[in-house]
Amino acid sequence: MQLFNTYSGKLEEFKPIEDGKVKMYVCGPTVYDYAHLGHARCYITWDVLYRYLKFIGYDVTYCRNVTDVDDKILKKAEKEGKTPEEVSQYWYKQFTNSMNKLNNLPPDIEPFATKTLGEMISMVKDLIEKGYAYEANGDVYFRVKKFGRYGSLSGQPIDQLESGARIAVGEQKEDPLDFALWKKDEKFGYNSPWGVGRPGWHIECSAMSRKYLGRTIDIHAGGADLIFPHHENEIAQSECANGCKFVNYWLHNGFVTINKEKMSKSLGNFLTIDDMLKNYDANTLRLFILTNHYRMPVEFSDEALTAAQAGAKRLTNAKGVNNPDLDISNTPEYKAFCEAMDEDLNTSKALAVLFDLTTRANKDEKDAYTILYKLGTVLGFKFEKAGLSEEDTNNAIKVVSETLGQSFSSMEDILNLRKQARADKNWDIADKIRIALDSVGVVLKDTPEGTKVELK
RNA sequence: GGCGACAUGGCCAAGUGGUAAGGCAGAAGCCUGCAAAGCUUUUAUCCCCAGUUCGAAUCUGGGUGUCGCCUCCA
Repeated sequence: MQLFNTYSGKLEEFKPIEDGKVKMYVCGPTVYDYAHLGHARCYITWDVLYRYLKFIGYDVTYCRNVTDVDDKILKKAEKEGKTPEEVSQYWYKQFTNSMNKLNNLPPDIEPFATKTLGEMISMVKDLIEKGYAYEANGDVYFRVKKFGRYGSLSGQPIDQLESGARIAVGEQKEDPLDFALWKKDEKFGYNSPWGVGRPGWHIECSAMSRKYLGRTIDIHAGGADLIFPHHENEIAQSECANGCKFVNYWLHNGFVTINKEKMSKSLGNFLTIDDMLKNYDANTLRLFILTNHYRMPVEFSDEALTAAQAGAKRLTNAKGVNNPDLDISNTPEYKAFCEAMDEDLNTSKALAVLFDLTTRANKDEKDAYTILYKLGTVLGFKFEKAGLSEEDTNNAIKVVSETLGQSFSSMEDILNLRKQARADKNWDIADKIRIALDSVGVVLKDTPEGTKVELK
């Protein structure tokens, strides 16, 4: 399998450290606000990588952290009169709900920064002892210039980085490039050898990655905006503290843009996942994301989402039944799918295989549906059709009762009446029922196997 | 200023040397009481210019345009 490694700027053949096992770390969210489409893209992308690696037989350990110490959380807590923990717990739950709704698998390990403080402190201590870090008035900073490879991931010459660096008021850095490992904070801080304070953002990931996955890991992934400074700093910290290579493959996903601009919290131009899911289902969002290669930007538009919706519906409504016992690994479709995915996750190509299978499943070709189902699941599509909720059913019964001036106790009654009407060629009644149901978003489909009821 | 990416039909998008996957939308037909779904057929020469080559969307050089990172950000 080929993966594009940001560190080398090249496609590389993926070889795990330990045969058959993959350790992957993805930078998780800072939990203080709604997750938006950009997060959806990131976590769908790495969910697909996770699913695919497992699908082709790897034993994968997927670790995704939760950042629950952060300025923004503290600000929100102060503003709302809550504890930081209440704020982060609330938003963590929202985040988890959003991920579940998107049909992203939960990571194997989901550590919280506040629960990994011990590891962070010992790492910072280590860096001080080795001379890579220094304490200054309760803060601890990393000596960037002591790490010769600094800038390698982002490809920036160090003098260029220097010109942009600033020392904020109150900071006592030796060099503008130095970044904080620990910040004095007497109000919300934690005890440490340097007084009460909080960890810097970057040390969190270094510490959690080491604690849960080890000193050197296979894959570290995240949004492209994390390359600098976050991942650059992680490399510096981890390699200096651990004395060995930190990550073998650095993977970064592109952004979701809106009006050709990056969607982000700071620009305020974001659409939350929850809002999106009011208009489009998870399959639609996934298809929208996965038709693009993960490193390319994706421009949001309602037109594109509508197109994805039609495509997702076609894909997941294909005709057939999954045969769980069928081994598909010798089929040409399996091969084509894997070939596509092996090319740095060419999901667009992989989708072409799925659409071809869709057409063939609809033509009743043997096993086509099962292959589609199994491969589609690797991309996280859900094929199970959601039935009508109780609310939908009640609405439907109500509207039909009103239209026909006759009360029904169940959907079955309605369908039976319509069946009789159709048998009698009483098209007036049959159509009235169809139109009434349509008004509450329920679609009737007359098929040779009988009439099906679905949500629009 | 430094670093990096992108430009393919009406829309989205794959495609790193041999005559343009796929999806959506459109058109025609089949099926159908109606409808929906489905099936079949159908629509491009790849931003501009110059070059390398028997041959380029694909390589090189030069333009033009767009975006990202360099500050919290997936």
